Amino acid sequence: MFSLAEENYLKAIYHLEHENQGEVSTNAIAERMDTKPSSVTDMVQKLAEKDLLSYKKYKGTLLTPSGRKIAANVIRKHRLWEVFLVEKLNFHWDEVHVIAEQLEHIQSDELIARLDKFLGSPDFDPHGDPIPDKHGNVKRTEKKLLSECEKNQRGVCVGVKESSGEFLQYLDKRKISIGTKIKVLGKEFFDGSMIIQVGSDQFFISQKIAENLYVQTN
Amino acid sequence: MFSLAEENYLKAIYHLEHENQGEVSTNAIAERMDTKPSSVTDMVQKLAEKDLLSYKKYKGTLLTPSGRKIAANVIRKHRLWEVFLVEKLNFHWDEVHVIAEQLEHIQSDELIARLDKFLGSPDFDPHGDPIPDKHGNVKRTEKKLLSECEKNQRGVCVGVKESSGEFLQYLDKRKISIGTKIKVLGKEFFDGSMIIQVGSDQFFISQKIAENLYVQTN
DNA sequence: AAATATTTTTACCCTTGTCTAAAAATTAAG
DNA sequence: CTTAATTTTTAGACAAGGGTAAAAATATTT
Ligand SMILES: [Mn+2]
Ligand SMILES: [Mn+2]
Ligand SMILES: [Mn+2]
Ligand SMILES: [Mn+2]
Repeated sequence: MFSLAEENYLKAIYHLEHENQGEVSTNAIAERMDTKPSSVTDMVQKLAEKDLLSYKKYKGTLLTPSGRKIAANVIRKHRLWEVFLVEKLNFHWDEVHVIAEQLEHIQSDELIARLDKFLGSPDFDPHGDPIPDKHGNVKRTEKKLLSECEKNQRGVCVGVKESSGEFLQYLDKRKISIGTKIKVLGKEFFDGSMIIQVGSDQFFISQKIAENLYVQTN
Repeated sequence: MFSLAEENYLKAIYHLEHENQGEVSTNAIAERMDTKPSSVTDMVQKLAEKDLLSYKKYKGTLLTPSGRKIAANVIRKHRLWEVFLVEKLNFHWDEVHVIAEQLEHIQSDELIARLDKFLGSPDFDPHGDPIPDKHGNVKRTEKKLLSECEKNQRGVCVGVKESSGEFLQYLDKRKISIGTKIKVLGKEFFDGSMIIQVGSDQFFISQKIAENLYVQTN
């Protein structure tokens, strides 16, 4: 139905809308997609023709309901495949994203319906991100960044903001994964660094780490 | 590494080489790929540049060892995914081919290695076709067409030649699948039709059916 | 309010893979 | 051994998607 390139644009715009709360600029899309602004303009005009997004010259774009639905479905497929790769093929969570970038474009509603069932209809992917349902609706949970927590607060790791291999590998080394309980033992206001407890280990983390870990506090 | 189009050409040529035992003509490729001979000429010249096949103007093509290896790997992926779809997602054997046509182009050796293991390293796909190993080698079994069998011979269904939805659905209706035991009760020389026994059922089949069913006789 | 800087668009070119129409080579008939 | 039919290749064109360089619009300073 839609080309690989079109799906990737819609997905990128979907994510940017949620990150920046509002219109998405041409340059932001170009940067996210690692392409040139002129290419983005072309594609955005094409997608506007197809009523997948609204576009006014020089003003940026917003997905239409149908554009948003398609984007959410690509994301649904991406995250379901990530679950498959980790749960069934025993991939490590830092290895699955690039493969899912390919698998997310396989077109077959029946395949996704069966894959979902096979995986037990998971609500979250291996990185803690919610999996949209087949209508494109997402359960948004109230989570916050570890960096927003105060001293002595406890939380459960529910996701990562950044998901580069380096970061995920760091988390592994520290034995932090989805579901891990974390307690803030100390917080330095000058640089935002923290001392935290994970299981029986206590260690120092920089603000950069704390700003990329989502936790759910109780 | 190679584009979707390139992989599809190599795969088609691989199959045609095996069917026609020898050089593959431009028109044969065009027909198989549902494209025009002029397009084939272009692509074949490009693939020859890359040493994936040997090509002499007006003479047809033959895969080189590296071209054959790539083709076999695409076929390996296709058939492994077919096994996955049938064994794990409970698809019916007549539904999996079109989906596998997409999945066969996913690029990740690690993915295929793990998928293979997850499936128990199967030797055959749901249609009875052999799955090439990771080096591109295929176990060719001695099978023959049911139409070549004589009266009173017994055999086990090991594959299908044609694999259209219509044919596979016909086989289902007759309760014939891979592993089914078949006995030839009678054979009409005039039109090649047969009466066969499958389980406790006995029925008539046309030559067209008998020519598209592979059996292994003992 | 100008002048500058930044962002976005336009105009034009490139590559991949496809098609149509015409030319060339090969094969089949007479 | 010519002529006719068939197959294959070449010569353009085109659509998708992406890139460069320059023009136009918008945003930011002075
Ligand atoms: Mn991902
Ligand atoms: Mn993810
Ligand atoms: Mn198949
Ligand atoms: Mn098959």
